[in-house]
Amino acid sequence: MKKKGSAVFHKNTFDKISPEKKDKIFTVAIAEFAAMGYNATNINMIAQKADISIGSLYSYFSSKEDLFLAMAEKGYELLGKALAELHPEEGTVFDVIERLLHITVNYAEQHTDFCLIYIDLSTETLSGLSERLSDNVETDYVNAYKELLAAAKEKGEVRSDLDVPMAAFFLDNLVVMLQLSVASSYYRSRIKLYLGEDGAQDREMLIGGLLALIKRAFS
Amino acid sequence: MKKKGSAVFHKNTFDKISPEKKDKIFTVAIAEFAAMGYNATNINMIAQKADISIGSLYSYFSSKEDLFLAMAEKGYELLGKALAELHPEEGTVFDVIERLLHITVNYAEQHTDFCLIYIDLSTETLSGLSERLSDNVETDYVNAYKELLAAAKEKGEVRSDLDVPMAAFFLDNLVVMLQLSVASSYYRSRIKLYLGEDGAQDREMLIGGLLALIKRAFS
Amino acid sequence: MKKKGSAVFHKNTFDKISPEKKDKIFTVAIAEFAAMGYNATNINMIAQKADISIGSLYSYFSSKEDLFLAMAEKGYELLGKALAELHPEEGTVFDVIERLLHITVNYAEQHTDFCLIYIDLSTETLSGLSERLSDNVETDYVNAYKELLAAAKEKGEVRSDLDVPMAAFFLDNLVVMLQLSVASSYYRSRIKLYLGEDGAQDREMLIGGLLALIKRAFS
Amino acid sequence: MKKKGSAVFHKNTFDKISPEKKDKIFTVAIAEFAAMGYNATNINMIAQKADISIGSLYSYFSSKEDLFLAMAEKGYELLGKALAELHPEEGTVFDVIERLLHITVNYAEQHTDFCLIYIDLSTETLSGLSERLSDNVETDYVNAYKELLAAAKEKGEVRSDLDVPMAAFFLDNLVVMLQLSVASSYYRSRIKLYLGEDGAQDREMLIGGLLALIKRAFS
DNA sequence: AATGAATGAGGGTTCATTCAT
DNA sequence: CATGAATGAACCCTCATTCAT
Repeated sequence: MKKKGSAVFHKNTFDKISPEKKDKIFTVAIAEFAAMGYNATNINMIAQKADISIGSLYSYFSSKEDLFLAMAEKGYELLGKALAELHPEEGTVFDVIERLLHITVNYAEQHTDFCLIYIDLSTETLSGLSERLSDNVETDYVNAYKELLAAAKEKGEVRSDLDVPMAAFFLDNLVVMLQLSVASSYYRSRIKLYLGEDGAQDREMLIGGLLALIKRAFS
Repeated sequence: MKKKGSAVFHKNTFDKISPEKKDKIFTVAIAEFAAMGYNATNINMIAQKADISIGSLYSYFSSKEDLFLAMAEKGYELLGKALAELHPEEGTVFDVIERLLHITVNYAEQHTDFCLIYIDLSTETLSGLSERLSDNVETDYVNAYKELLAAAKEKGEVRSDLDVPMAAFFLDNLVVMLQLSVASSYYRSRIKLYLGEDGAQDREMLIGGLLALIKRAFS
Repeated sequence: MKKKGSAVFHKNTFDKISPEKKDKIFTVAIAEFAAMGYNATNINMIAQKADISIGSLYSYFSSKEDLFLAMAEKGYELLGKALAELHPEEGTVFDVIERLLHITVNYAEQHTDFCLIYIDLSTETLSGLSERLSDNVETDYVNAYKELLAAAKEKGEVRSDLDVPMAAFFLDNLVVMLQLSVASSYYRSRIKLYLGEDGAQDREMLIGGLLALIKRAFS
Repeated sequence: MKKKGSAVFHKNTFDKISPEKKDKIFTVAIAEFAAMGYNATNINMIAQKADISIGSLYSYFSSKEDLFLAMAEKGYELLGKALAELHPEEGTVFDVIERLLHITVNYAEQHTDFCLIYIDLSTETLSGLSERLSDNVETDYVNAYKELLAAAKEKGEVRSDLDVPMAAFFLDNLVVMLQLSVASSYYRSRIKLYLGEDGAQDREMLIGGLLALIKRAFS
């Protein structure tokens, strides 16, 4: 069995510095990459805003690429922690899916910058970069979705002829779009066109509406 | 009825050159922007590959931004033409939705580069650029979705308590993700994780699967 | 005896076009050169604003340099016409000098753009250009000043030991500075520092003040 | 009393480099700007002639504008130092004015390039630039002239009805023209027309001649 | 380990001039 | 004679990365 995705993008030296310094670098770098995108971000500016020298930054990360990937990895880590609250065994599938939608919205609201970084990563230009990211993480989620739905099928919570891989893909799509619709200003303006200014803000309504459709789709 | 928004991003001079030259510029520029992303694309390289001088390129488009937006606009135009085959009045809603999914997949396959440009435009960095694009287009699609579903509701093709705006948003999300899953290498690798190498290739199966879920969600 | 300075900077074709067209070209070119300076002025922009093609402009003037010099020459021409009102034989030297100061101020106010072009020409960068301008004109003025003062000396209007060349140089300096102080925004801000906002505007006072000082200097 | 205005146009990094390097940059930049004018000067050429990289140059000055203004400021500084020898309290007004004329001529001979830069700055095109220069300097000179003449008036060294602001303006004009006549090749050719090749070279004669006229004008 | 000065290729854009139509 | 599209060298400025201190 594969080890849990844990590519390391920083040098050893980075582990030796104080947590405060680490945090500052992360905070600044994430904000810059999120706001400017990978290509337009200036590494020297990050060092400056983080109150360290460029030399130091390069002693922690061997390239702009690695710094960026370290940020993305950190985002996955936080997502993993957030998903620890999913409890896939508790309640019905739809209880679980409801929690999933809530976690997704919360993550997108609290860690908007990470979501913007993912969007950047989904860009064709950065496909080379995204390939360096541990795809194990994604595989894990795929399997988790599939297992969740397969179990639900066995328990009779969803209809017996549900195409599990297709349903998992379908569910994943909606989760991704939900995340984008909350985090990205581009997709946020899209959601407003459909649900209006207020509808886009009312997270409960949004989640409820999607959940109802998913329920019917799966039942 | 609103006029179709059609901001013009090229200078008058561009209208005067031969269609072959125009085509070449479009083809080259689209391919470059799609492959490299807006920021990493080199305008001089585009001129070179299109066998024109930089001076000429700048006599057709006043800036890199405008060239990029002209390409994006062209993509919308082609999408509009493709959607002319939708015939929203023919058959049931689900016939229409099926055609929509087909058109989406075909567009993503035939005009992959445009799709990649849209992904780039959805990036936070380029939010300034996407705002310059005629948003009327998007509004039109939103309304089309809503009208389609409202009509279906009246005809009793979908359940009577369907939340039309939410359902339209839901449908749009799936269409967008379908497009991305076909066009972007990032999302293509995602779809493979769910449906396997073969499943991701089998467009009919993919469309059929999604359609089945949508049908149940709306019925 | 030398012919009156009449270097020609335009091609023959320029003489064949309508006076309106000629005027428009002059007006536009002068305004552009005055506002932007020689180096920063865009020849293509002049053609555009004058509603002629660049090709035509180049058929009238063989280079940017020539166009610029033609404008400068035109300015000298107008100055010559303005100085026709000087009547160096009428009244005392000081009457003549007073008229000179008036003509200078009027010229600077009515033909500000020409003055700004002269300032540009006095720049070291453009010394190559200014050398191409007929220096006969300047020589004429120098001689006129000298003759004026020599005659005054003979008539006893100025003191008998007046150093005529030096006095002519002195007078010329003041005339030049008066012109600059009216025409150029840089020197206009200087004059305000000395005479205040109002004092700088009051041309009569300005001329009177200078005249009084000149009178004493020469008497 | 007002503090001497001293806008700083260089970055901190510039203060850290060796005096030799600083000097070389100054020398090269001043020479280039003086010879070519602001607009026609090539920043990369300055870097090359100063044996530094463009990157370095831009780490010292954030733009061409700032580099230019730093040079202009340096010139004002040197002028200030030169004027320290003026000793406005020693001797009569005319002694002081004589020293002023000497200092002016010396400055124009020794720091010709700075004078050429000022001429460029007086150009309409660069009015935006000259506004960024500390205008306190100019104000200081204006006040110095006025105070000098007011004191002389009280002491009875000049006639009792002398219009001090006007006389100060008059004096300033002559000083400026003297500077230009020595430094600029354009005005140098003018002076030759009045005083002949030799007369233009004989600084003592020139200063003596002007002083005599000023004396009479003020007495 | 930390610093930050130095590098210089590269990128977007301008514009005087030419020349085919 | 008039047009204006085409050219491409040149210019200002950026920034990832290195390396001497």
